[in-house]
Amino acid sequence: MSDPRNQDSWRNLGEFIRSQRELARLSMRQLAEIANISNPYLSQVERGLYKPSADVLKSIAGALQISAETMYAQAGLLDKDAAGDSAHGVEQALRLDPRLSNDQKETLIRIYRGFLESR
Amino acid sequence: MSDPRNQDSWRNLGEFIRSQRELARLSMRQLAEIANISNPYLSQVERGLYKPSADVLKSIAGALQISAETMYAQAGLLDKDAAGDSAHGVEQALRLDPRLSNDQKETLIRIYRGFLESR
DNA sequence: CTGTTTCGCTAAGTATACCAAGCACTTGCA
DNA sequence: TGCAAGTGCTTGGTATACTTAGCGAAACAG
Repeated sequence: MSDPRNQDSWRNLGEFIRSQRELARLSMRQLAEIANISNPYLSQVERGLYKPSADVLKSIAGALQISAETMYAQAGLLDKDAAGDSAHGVEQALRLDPRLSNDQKETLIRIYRGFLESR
Repeated sequence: MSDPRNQDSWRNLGEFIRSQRELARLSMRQLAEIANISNPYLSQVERGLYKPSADVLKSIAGALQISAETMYAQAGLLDKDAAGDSAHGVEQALRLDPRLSNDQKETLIRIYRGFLESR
């Protein structure tokens, strides 16, 4: 996790949480109690000293009545992988279908790719 | 975050990662290198011994060419299940693929449905 | 057979996310 | 004045996420 750009993301995340908490007119102790975390830890998170784990983030988001996605986006954990890869709609859908075995997935993908080549 | 109900989510997450890794025909060391984590840690994650942090999850998702949302959904970190809808999207993805002829689409859908029935 | 490579895993250590107790400050009410 | 209750923050510790070194089995080469 060597991306130094993320350093800032975490600091901004703290500021974001603090601003949302103040908007909701909650003290640190109040928010901490609702989110089931300790108030010193919340303090440290808001000042960017620590990266909260994903479930803590989700918990805080819930306590602030914010969607988890928004929270993760603010934390820089959802950034859109625009990196021109997946024109693979079919393959991804296949891979993610829980009703197929891996063998069946491979069979379908092989046939699919065969069709693409024969154009 | 002592919610014991989540235990299963993490175990399933490990199985999900392992299955996706095998589908991509990557060894643990290969995936670990791409995702910038150590291979023993990946092993422990796949067996449900540890909860990977959000940025590790994101990194693994990137290495497996899966969207971060899908990963978080599998990890039970997103209350919204919108990301999981792609699981039901095989037929739709097939129909929308402009590179396939109608005959080819029908063939694939027929095989796909056959697999589903044979369970 | 021996040596090499690659596989997944274990063991043991380091780094850090997180908690309980308590400090310094302010506000307000006696 | 004086103390009670609230605020955010510091300290010191525990739990756990994560790493590096290395083991034993399987596969293949010489």
